[in-house]
Amino acid sequence: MKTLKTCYVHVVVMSVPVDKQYTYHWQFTHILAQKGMRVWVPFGQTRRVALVMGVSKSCDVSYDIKNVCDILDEEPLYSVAWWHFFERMKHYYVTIDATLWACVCTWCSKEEMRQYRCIDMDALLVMDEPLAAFFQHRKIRTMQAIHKTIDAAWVRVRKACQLGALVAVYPILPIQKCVASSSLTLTTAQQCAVDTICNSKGFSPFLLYGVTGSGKTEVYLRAIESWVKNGRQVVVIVPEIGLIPQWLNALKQRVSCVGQWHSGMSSKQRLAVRLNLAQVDVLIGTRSALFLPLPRLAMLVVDEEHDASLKQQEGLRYSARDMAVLLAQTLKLPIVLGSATPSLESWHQAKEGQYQMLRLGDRIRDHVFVQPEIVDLRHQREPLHARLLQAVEEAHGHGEQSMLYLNRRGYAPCLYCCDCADIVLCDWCSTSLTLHKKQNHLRCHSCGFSKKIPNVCPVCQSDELKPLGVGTERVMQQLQEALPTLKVELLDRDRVSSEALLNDVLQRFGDGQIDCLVGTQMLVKGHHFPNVTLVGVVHADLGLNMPDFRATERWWQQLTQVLGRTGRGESAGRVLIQTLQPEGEWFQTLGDVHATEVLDQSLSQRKQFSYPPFARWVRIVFSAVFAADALQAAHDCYHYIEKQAWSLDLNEPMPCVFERKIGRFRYEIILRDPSRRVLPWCLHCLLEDVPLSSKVRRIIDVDPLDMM
DNA sequence: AGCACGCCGACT
DNA sequence: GTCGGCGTGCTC
Repeated sequence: MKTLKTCYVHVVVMSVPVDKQYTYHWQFTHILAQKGMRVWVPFGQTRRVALVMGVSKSCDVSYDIKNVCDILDEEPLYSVAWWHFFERMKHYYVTIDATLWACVCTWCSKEEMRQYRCIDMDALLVMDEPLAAFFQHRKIRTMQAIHKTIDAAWVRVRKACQLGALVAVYPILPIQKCVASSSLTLTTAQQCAVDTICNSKGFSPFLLYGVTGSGKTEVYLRAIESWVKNGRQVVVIVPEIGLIPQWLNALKQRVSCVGQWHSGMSSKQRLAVRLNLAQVDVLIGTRSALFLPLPRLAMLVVDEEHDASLKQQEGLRYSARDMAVLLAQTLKLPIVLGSATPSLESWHQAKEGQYQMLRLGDRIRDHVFVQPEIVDLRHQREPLHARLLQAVEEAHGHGEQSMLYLNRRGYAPCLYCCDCADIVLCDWCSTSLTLHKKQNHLRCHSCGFSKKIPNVCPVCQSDELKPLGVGTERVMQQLQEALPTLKVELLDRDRVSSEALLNDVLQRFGDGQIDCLVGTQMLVKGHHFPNVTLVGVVHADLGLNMPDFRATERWWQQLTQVLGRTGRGESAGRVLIQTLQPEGEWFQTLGDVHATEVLDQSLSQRKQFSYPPFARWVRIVFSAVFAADALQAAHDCYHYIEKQAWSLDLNEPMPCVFERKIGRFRYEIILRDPSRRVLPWCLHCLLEDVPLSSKVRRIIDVDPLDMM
């Protein structure tokens, strides 16, 4: 074997929030160091997984350079093109290597730890180095006894494998027998869409736009099937875990090896997927699935592309949809973005001809659009109007099911003092505490803080405390009192905390064991229940009149998706919308029959006010325990930008909408770039030039979706 | 993120 | 005089 000279590698260390590369000595003379390989390195007192970001022949520094302990990958994890994609992503979100990799490589750190089984303890002990000392370590003994596996952090795995002391344990991904293709006949529009996607060459973004029930899924599946038949792979990104089971069911009938990827999986399951990436035909998952390097990737799909959950809201705030497009562009692949209510960003791209619009026209099957009935909620004491209750009862009488939608958990969103008009606030955030009667406490939906329900007002000691507003729990209560024979179930994050519970409720609803489902957005996510003939919107005004230009659009999208839940079976169904503004003109635009005009109109408004996508926005949030520190940092930043003569619009620092969150005061600056050209570059300068006090945390949100 | 070092209150 | 609280700072 050719012997190479030793060299130096520059790495970022996983799970270390430090904006820094570290240099180690590469002493392996028979393996070429390449960027993109993962290694074990000694880091402080521990060993960590690190990723090689660069290689150099020489290195002159004053400090001692440690050796790389071990190599995890024979080959770089990512190809050159992928590497290029990450460079572009890094630039777009103005992030540093460590942050990017901490986010991207959640899938390749901890899971690797237990993939070796020790078959010869003595051979391990005769290995040189102070390895024997490691084995005196109680940690290893316990590991060996309990898991019959070895923690790779402590062993020089490569050498041990060569000596035959360790053997790698590879989980295997189940491969199903492939059932024959669907015999469903496609509509002309569907067939046309499938053909266009399958015949595309190079980077081809598509916006698959069709009303609920127009058969988008079948288009995806046919296109996927066609690539898989040719030995290629497809990745499907969905906004939420809850959408994965239905995709799995559909895919399992068409292709033989489906992998899934989401935060609900165990590390063992994840490892199985990771080590079998080459065998997978289709990978279906949430945001982070995008970063799994499928070697024969042919197409990307982003389902429900308008959904805000596609944007990560903590850590590195990336949009999986936008990054999927960037990846497709870098790898020169087709990408299909699908929705019944597309985002205005994608709609704009399609109008501009950047994306090719694939339009599915009419509803198939007996699926019809239901004109909603507006219910006047004014002068009404109870959350549900008699008309809605009666409709639920009638549906039940016909042996049909109903759904009530209210995007608010708990019994009531706040507890109000009738004497001093005080609202009980969270101790750590500037939000009101939500009343949860069942758990008998008040809870903050922002930080999770909870306390007992007070008997008297904390401010004026009055005992006139009243719940204000309506949550799902209160709707449940009224339903059960008014219709005691009705089998009602709640579907929100409080009631359904795990995937298993969610599946259980959905299963029982599908089997007809539940008559009426009351729930939040969880109700909306694409489930198909043919027996649902009534959909009630409990409080349609929620989400309107918010200080956010996207609020109205999001409101329209959500209600339109809710409306799409009915009329999926034999009978036409009914939709009742309760509102305090029954004359509101917005109600005329609901439903996907009006989608095109609503989208066009909203887009022209955004253009008029120079909102995204006509300008690029970046929101910078400064937070600190003391308000003055955060404000100071925000001002420093503001003055710096002001001096630069960049063509940016900006306002003085302002308190965030949620001024205080988890005990930290927050101030924000919003940068608007009408030219859509200078922003990433400006931010890079800003990060270079403006130091940040250690007391202050700074969040940079590129393309913010909301100001919460 | 861990894990050390470091500087001030209640204990044998 | 010491054990231990968690505030600050470093890891090649």
